[in-house]
Amino acid sequence: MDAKTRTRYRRRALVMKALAHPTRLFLVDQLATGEACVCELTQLVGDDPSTVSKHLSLLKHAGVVQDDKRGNQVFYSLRVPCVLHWASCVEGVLEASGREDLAAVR
Amino acid sequence: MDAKTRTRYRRRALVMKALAHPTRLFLVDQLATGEACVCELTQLVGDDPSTVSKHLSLLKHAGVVQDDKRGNQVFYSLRVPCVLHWASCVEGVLEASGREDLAAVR
DNA sequence: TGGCGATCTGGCCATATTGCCAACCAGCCA
DNA sequence: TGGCTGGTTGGCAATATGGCCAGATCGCCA
Repeated sequence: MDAKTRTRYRRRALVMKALAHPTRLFLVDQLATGEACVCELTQLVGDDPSTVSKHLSLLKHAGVVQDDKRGNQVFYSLRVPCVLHWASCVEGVLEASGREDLAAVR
Repeated sequence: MDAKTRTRYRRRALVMKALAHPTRLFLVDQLATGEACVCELTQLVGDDPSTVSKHLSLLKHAGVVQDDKRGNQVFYSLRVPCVLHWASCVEGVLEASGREDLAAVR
């Protein structure tokens, strides 16, 4: 694999990695219904505000969501809705796999 | 987020994580054209055979690929081709983002 | 200006991931 | 059986990630 190819896949992997976390997948699903401020998302997730903020920041840098500061708070929204389509495929993978196998993935 | 929801997203994240690595994305793309033995894939990737083997094993446990031992060698193939569709969406994310931003993603 | 709520950042520690080496296992064939 | 090729597994050190706390910012309002 030459350097150029490697770079291309590394970039793609960054986007995938941004979504490869339970909390971040959840955040993306929440944003599917429309924008939300960090405070709402923090409530829904149930983690420390700083933790949620970092997850959102990571998603933003990956290009998946965008933020909009409005007065006191910051509203996040999906920038690339096509990531929502992945869910059905992922479910398909899970469906095709035995649950036991999955439990053993780590 | 209740326990059941958390579990669902954790499972999805496992699948995403399996694909959130440059080498593994590359492997999946290679398998898009048909099955291949570990020796071929190792050649293409250019890493240590054990490293490639571990990546393939991870993909297998995630349910994305399947293996088929045939005589002396092992052939891997895609089990869930829908993951190939993600590439265009990922490219869309990259397209929408400034390259500079991405370089900073970590 | 002072105080307060909403976010973000830096630091820190526990845990997870990577990739290489070495050792091991499974077919195949002389 | 002995040796070879193809794969996998265990171990290890380096690096990356996740999540909480504490502290710093920013807007808003009295």
